[in-house]
Amino acid sequence: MSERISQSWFQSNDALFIAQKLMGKTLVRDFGNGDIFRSVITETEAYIGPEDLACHASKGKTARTSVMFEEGGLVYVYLIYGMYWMLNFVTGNQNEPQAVLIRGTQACSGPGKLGKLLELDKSFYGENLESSNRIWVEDSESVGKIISTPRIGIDYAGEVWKNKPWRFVLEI
DNA sequence: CAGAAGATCGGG
DNA sequence: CCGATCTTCTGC
Repeated sequence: MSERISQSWFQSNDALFIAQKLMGKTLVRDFGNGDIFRSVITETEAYIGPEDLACHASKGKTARTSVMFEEGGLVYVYLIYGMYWMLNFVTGNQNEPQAVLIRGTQACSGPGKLGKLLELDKSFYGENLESSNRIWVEDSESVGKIISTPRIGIDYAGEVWKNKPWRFVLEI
C-alpha cells in the first residue's frame, strides 16, 4: 500500500516543511542482494539557503555543495570527520540550495550510524529518489507528536542560526 | 602546498 | 573529554 514519494514533492516544498513531513514516512534501502532495509524516519534537520550559516550552501556553490543547487528529490551525501556519510535530501527548486539531513529512523538513531548501516558512499551523491533502485522514501501515516529543538553540532554558525529550532524528532 | 576543521561516535 | 580519520576549503 505504500507509495514511493515523487521528485515533485521534494521540489515543490521547502526544507522546513519537508523535514517535518518526512516524519513517519519510510526510508527504504535496497542493497541489491536480497536485503532490504525499511524503517520509519524519526529525526531530521532542515538546512535552508545561502543565508543559513549552518547550511553548507552558505559557503557558495562548490563541488561538494553543487547538488544542493539542483532541483529537489536528489540525494546529498558527504563525508564528515573522515568516517561518517551523512544522508540528506535536496528540497526546493533549482538555485534554492536547501536540504534535509536524515538524523535517524526507528531502527537506527544517529546520522553517522545510519550512514554506516545503509552503506552509503560517494556514489550516492546526486542519486534521484524517484528513480533510484537502491534508495527511496515511501509514504506512510505519521503517528505521534513532532518535537522541535535547535540543530546539533553547528555551534560555528553563530547565535542567530545555531538557535533556530530546525531539528525535528518524532515521539511515538 | 600545508594546515585546520568538520551537520559524529564510542571509549575511558 | 578526547581521539579516529580524510575530504574540502583557506591562507600563505
